[in-house]
Parts: sequence; structure tokens; C-alpha cells
Amino acid sequence: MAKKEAPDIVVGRLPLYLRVLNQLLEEGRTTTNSQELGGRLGLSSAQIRKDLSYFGGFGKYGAGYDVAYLREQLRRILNLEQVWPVILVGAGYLGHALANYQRFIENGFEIVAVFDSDPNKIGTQAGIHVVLDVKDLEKVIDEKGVVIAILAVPMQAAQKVADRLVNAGVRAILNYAPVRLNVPDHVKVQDIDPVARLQHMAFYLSDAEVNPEENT
Amino acid sequence: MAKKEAPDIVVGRLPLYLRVLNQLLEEGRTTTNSQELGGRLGLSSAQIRKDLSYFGGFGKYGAGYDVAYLREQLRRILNLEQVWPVILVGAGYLGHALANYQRFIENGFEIVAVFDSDPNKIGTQAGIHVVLDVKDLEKVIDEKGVVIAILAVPMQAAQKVADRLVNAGVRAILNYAPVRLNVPDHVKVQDIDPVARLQHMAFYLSDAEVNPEENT
DNA sequence: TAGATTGTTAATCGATTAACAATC
DNA sequence: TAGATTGTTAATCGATTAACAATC
Repeated sequence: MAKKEAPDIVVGRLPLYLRVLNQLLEEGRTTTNSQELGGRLGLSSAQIRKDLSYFGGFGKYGAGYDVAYLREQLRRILNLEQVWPVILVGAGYLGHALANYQRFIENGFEIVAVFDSDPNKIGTQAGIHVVLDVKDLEKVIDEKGVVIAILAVPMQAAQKVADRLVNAGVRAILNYAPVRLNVPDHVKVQDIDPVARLQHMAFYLSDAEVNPEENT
Repeated sequence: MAKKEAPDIVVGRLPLYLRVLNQLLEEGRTTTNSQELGGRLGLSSAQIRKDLSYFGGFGKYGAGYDVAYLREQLRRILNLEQVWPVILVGAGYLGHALANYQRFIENGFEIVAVFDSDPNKIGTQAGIHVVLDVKDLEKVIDEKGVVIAILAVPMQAAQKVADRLVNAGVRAILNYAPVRLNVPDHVKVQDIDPVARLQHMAFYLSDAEVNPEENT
């Protein structure tokens, strides 16, 4: 099989490869190659081949890759042959958007419960779910065997909720709060911060020609 | 000033530094140092100092950094001394969440218009905005001097809208659609894909002890 | 077989870390 | 001055790219 443990940065690209393979499959394509995959992702063909080689040899010399086969292999490697139950904490605007986001279920993740601490929100609808009291967090995690959580609570509440999630057995947190969560090594955290992304891009926007009025 | 052009990966960390400095300021702190900043971000003190050194020398030998001063410098470097007008395309659940997201305006970005192509959505409210017909995209971009856009439209529409944005003068796109946008070199794109992030983490979740029932 | 593309090795490039002289 | 922490240089580490033998 694989020669060396795959670096995390390589693992992070596998979902992109999977996305392109799904596309190709929808387009009715049966085979592809490292150059096409690279082209669609803005990566070099060498990188595609190198990345895949950490996990095995999935191609055919001279003929490229079978789209369906490579897709299945990536799904297996990423542990996506099952549907993962996920809980969502936070039923504000963002929580509602996430509760209604169809791509989760289409790609192997099912939100099984939505929580909030606000009495005005508890009992209301969020997507197909009734918002539950966050005090029942541990109970639901345990009952449903949840190990993945999405955190969409205010900054001030994030660390405390994260502590409870980890304590209840959660091992992966998709964190929308703009704080660095303190978690044990065995727990993975991925942060999503649109403000940081905008600020990153703003660096490259010099003020030149950003002039609203030039119509005198 | 700076010795060499800062790598993009370094620029991407500056918003995190800024976030911590804002926090420290709120806590009433007046000075800090590379070790504390690193500690709060999970980075080494050496990396903090190296990163900052690309832009200048902001510290005092033996005494660390003045929180307010370093914050101002980072705001200047990131072009955040102005409020950037931003347009939001897409008024679905996600668009609504973004239209109501307070952290944008708190951090230098003001959504000035929201667009959709769905006649049922045009004219309805999204946050403080009335949803406009996407056909008026170019007009509004031009009138308001917009160079930053947030794209929250379905996958199928993303590339076409991006083309129009770029054509109208947009130079930075925060892209929530799960596609790689094709844009000219002078346009920056940042992708946000929560599904890819969950899939990345799923790699590390072996099936062990993910058992819902153990209560017999 | 000839042609094509993989999988892998070695070379290059870039980012992080360690160490320390500079200096307040 | 003695103590502390920066800014910078050099060493290390890791990721990407180039090149090509393997092979279908």
C-alpha cells in the first residue's frame, strides 16, 4: 500500500479530488487522468499523482484512472462509506442556514439534532428539526453516537460548548466562532472565518481606482 | 521597511494576529510579546516575529509589542483603515445568514447590496437590505465602487456570476459555491466549503467506538 | 510493438524553527 | 548595567516539481 503516512495537507486535498470525480461522473465520463484532474483543480498533474500515491496505486499505466473506481477509493479512504450523524449547536441565522444546507446530506453528513440555549429558540423549527435545549447535548450525543459537531454559537460561548462536546465524545468540530478552541490532541478542529478571508484578500486591494464617482 | 515580499501564507495569518490584538485590547492589555501571541494562536514565537518582520519592525527590544500600535499597523498593512463596500449575490438561507452577520461591519466590510435572480426573492428583505434583481449587478457595482463580492449562489450559477463580477471590476470574491472559479490573475478568490472541511476531518475518524447502542 | 500515462525517486523550492547578536 | 525580547540569519524541515523508469 502506501509508502509513508500522508501529510495532513494532502488529506485536505482529497475532498477536492472527490468533488471533481463526482462532477466527472455526472458528466458521464468513465476515465480521466492526472493532467485533467490537475487542470480542473489548478494543481499540477505531478501533485495529483504524488498525493494519490500516499494511499496506493489507483491508476492504469498508459490509461489514467477509472472515474468510478477512484471515486470509491477516495470515499473509502476518507471514511465516507457511511453517513456520519452530526449535531449542530447554535440556531441563529448561521445555524438555520446550516440546518437547511443540502450539501451535507448529499455528501455523507446528516444533521441529526440542532441545539440552542435561548428559550425563545428552543422548540422552534430549524430546517427539518425542532431546536433542542443545549442542556440535552450530552444525552443526544450519546444516544445517537455522534462524533462530529458543527459549532455556530457566539464567540463567548464557543469554548464552553466545545469542552462539553469533547467531554461527551465528539472528535471533530467544524468551528464557525472566531476563537481558537482549546481541545485535546485527539480532537480535530476546522475553523471557518469569512472575515479573516476577506481581510486576507483586502491586503491585495490597493486603493487605486476604487473611486465611486467619476461621472462629473 | 520589509526585506522581501511577504508570502501569501504569511498574509493569511495577519487577520489572526489582528483578531488576538483586538481581544487583548478589549481585555485592557497595553503590551504583549511574540510568545504570548504565539501561545494564543498555537504558533511559535519565532513564527510571529518572522511574519511581522516581512512588514517592518513593530516591537521594542526587551519589551515586546504595544498592543494598540501593532493593531494599527496590521490594520494599515491589510488595508483595513477604510470600510470596504461589499455586495452579496445569493439570497438563499446562506445569503440571509451572511446579510445578518454582524462581524462583517464590525471588521471593516459593509454589505451594501444583496442580489438574487429569483423573482420570488427580489423585493423581499435580507437583513437591512431589499433583495435586488441580479440584472442590476453591474450598475450597483459601478455606482458604489465595489471591488469585493460574496458569492452565495448555487453551483450551477457561480461561474457565470463570477464572470460578470470580474467584468464589472470586482477584484476579490469570497466564494461559497463548491466550484473552482476561473478568474484572471488580478482577481483573488477565497473558497469556503464546509463539506470539504468535514470530509477532511472524517479521514481521522476511524469507526472504532462510534457505536450508538451499548446499553443492552 | 509503439504510445501513453502512471508511480516513484531525486532535485528544487519554500516555510518553519532554532539560535543569537542587536538593543532597549 | 543586567535582563529581556526583538529582528534576522542560518539550519532544518517539509512540500512541490521535474524527470523518468515501469508498465499496460
